[in-house]
Amino acid sequence: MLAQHLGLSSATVSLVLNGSPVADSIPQKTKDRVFAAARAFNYRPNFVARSLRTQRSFMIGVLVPEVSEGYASAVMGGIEDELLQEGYFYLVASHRHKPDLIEEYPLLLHRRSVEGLIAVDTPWSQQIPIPVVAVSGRGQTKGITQIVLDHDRAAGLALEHLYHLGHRRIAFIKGQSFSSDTEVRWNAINKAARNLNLEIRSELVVQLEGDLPSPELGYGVTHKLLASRAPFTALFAFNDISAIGAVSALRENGFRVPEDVSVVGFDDIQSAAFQNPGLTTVRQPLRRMGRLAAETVLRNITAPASNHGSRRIMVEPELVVRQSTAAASTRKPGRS
Amino acid sequence: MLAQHLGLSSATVSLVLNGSPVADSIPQKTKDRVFAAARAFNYRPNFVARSLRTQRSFMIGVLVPEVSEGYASAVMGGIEDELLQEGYFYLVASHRHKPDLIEEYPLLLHRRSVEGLIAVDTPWSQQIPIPVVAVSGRGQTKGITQIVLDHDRAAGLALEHLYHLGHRRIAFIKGQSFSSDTEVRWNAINKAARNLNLEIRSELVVQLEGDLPSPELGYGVTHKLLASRAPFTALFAFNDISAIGAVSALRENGFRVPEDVSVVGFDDIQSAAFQNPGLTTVRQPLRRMGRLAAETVLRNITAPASNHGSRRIMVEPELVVRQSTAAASTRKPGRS
DNA sequence: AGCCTCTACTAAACCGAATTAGTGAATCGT
DNA sequence: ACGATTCACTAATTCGGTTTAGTAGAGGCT
Repeated sequence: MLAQHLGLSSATVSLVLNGSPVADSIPQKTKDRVFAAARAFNYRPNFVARSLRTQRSFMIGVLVPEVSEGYASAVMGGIEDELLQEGYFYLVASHRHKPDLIEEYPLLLHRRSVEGLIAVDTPWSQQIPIPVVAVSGRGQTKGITQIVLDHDRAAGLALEHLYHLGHRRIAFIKGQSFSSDTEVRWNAINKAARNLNLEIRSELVVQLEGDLPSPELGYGVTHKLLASRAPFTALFAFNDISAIGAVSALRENGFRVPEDVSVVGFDDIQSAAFQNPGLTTVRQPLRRMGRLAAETVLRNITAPASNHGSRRIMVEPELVVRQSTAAASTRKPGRS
Repeated sequence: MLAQHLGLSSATVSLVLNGSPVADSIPQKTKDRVFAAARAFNYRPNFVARSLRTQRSFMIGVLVPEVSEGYASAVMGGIEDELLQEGYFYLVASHRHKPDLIEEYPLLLHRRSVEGLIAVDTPWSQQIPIPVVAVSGRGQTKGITQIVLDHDRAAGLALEHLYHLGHRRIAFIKGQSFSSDTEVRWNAINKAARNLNLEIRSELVVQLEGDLPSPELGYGVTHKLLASRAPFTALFAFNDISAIGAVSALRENGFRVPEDVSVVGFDDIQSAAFQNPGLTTVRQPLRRMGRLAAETVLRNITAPASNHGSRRIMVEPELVVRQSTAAASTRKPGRS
């Protein structure tokens, strides 16, 4: 270390620079000399050495299905806001849904001495001796905190919106069976429908199939829906992507959106706002969820006390009304 | 360390586990014992301690304007592909265009002992004693390698496509003056136009203003363009976002896309494919650019030899033809 | 027998700080 | 005037490995 080439021992320098209470007895004059020298030499303590000694890395690990995907990157934005502000950095790893990587990366990150882990939309089974927070992860493992959307509220918002516009015959696109949100959301929809005394007709329910993130999926099932000729005035899709496909299919069959059929999506991806007409959708506060997750890991790191089993923190969705919904029409798809 | 509680010295264990040539003289029998014990105790050498001694962190830093934005996250996807495969992790920091953060983060990352830095779409001025690669960064600082799009090719692809469809009166939306790509792209367009013997009429050129990433900007300038009543059959926008806004403006003025006016965007963001009609656009191979950047830093880390000043690596764009372009019509906006 | 060469390891230095336990000198108290 | 404090620092240990320089013992050669 270079600083003591100008005076004292490295111990003293370390003590002063870290404002240790042991340095209380050191006269201000000396302290100033140290600070001045540190400034002059642009001294930066080696982070690795410090980490080794203090057992703190000020890093946390983030596990996502894929960085370049909108959901994960939005959450990461929130995570970053909080972490950098608190002096932490983070390591990212994308597992692309491969089970072996989902197994492997948490271990690798742990070996890199991250102090906590945030798993975004990732199934979790491991047991790791550091705080773990899951954002919208399926299942619930003991000891990990989950940040989840209030699906009941989400379904309520969408259905009430449609209901108040006069819609009574509403069609639904369910999510793929492998998606973690499918079931909980569908239950929430049923509950909301009961509250509104709305009947869900099985002939108006279709389900997505296949994994590609393209509107094709929604397009296909909407065509199927229309082919059954069951009448409806509104459609609530599982996500924005499928809603976009649904709009195309409706148009192709001569139905205008929203004049003939109202369409509501889910997620509020960027494309939703850029559609024509703009897509009414239920927005998940992804950024806030990320921030919450980061706050939670940091809290668990500095105060490992409140580790009472698994907790779950709910966040509220928001209805974004654009132009794809309007008052129910009298002209309906189906036996027209 | 626990492994030698079952036999030897920590030195031996380290030698064996790292396959050091010094361990050549150690009989296979002993080695096997070591491996077995390591497996049994699930021994993982402390990464921090190792880093301290070897002066290798196997981390690189990534600087982006904003993680949650499509451009940066696509590039990060490519970066990650390469890095994780090579056993590296990376730290991310978003500067949100704030000059002080752009100044600060590289230093912070360097203190975290990253072995290299990748700056995505970020102006660079610093001098740092580790390899730096810029992806599409403005300006060229000595010593750093840049990954850039072949803008000449990009402009050529778009204009040739339009030209072959019979378009001769082509309007242009230039980028904001603060954007790094604006000038180089505009120069490329001029060059490509000359090659095709195409005239660029100044009354058909408008420029984006403002920073929000919304189609509004393109919508506004297109209205202005239409107000001038100068006729054109095609429009080449600075990016997909503005192209989407342009389509709305054209429609509002009674022009169909692509029947009356063809529109070409730039970037190929996800929304481009989801538009109606699908947007023809020039795709930047963002993922590949990220991967290239990562490969380049890693090469510079392991072989700091070829550090001959600044280099630039060009990547080729790709024209993605969708439904927003068609043969030139006879009905044109303008003095109709 | 004496010397050399391998073989199979290990002691100890090292990476760059943080931290603990002291220590010599000055000051205080009585 | 002398022990007890306080002051102002520092020597030495520690974190957990990697790496260099050696070394004890076995075997080979002459």
